[in-house]
Amino acid sequence: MRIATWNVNSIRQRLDHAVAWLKETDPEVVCLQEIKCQTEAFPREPFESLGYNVSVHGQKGFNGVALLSKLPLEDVTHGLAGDDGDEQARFIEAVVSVKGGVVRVACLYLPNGNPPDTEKYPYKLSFMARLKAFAQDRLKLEEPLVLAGDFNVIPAPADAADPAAWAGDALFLPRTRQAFRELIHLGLTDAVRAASDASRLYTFWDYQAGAWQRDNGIRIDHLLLSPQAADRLIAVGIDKHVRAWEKPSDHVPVWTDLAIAA
DNA sequence: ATGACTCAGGAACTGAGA
Repeated sequence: MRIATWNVNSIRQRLDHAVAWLKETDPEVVCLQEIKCQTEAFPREPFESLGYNVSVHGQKGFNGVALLSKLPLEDVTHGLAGDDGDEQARFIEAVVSVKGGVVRVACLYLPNGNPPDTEKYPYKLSFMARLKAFAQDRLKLEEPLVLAGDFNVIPAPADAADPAAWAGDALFLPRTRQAFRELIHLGLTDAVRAASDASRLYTFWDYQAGAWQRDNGIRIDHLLLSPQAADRLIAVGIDKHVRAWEKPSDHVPVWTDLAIAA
């Protein structure tokens, strides 16, 4: 089973790319972030034509996440527990049934948190604390679980072409990385790092200042696996070539193959 | 070089992104 994540930076702007990429990579489950539209405005039909079930948690203008799955999406939940006042559409969770059990997938768009001296940074840290509580709870189920999405976290210096440039940034501050490690230390596996020792594995290149041409990237889109998923890890991929397409998202898709028969 | 692009919203710009 192939599970993918991609921050598309507007699904309506990226519809042709999304369809072309799905035909290439053919994942069973896809987590999309930054769809930037309301739920009703999501272009479902092109994905349904490709055989996907679609569940959307949108909002006007910003944020927004969606799940695509060739298997039916069950027990779908919108929003991350722990703050009833959080209006931002950044989280969607579902289960798919497979032979002999289920696979649980959480699709998340973690807050950016910049500038760090504003209320945006505490919101990010609070979201990360809520995510930790969520993971702690779901890990008790001992299921194959994948937390996939745009975490807006550079886990380590090796995950940035120019780490010094990110020193004071909400994506790389010590407290941000500490919160990410707390998540990992619950027993989750960073799929990309577990499956590859290659250098320069980035998932985002800024639109500005020729970042793509200079390979000035960062790795902020992640797939975190529960032990039951990590035990079945076969491969990972970063579909970097998509960043060179005309009018691309600033993020590229990341996927993992798990030895789980659909 | 607190800028360089690219989105949405809404009709000239601002806010957000990372």
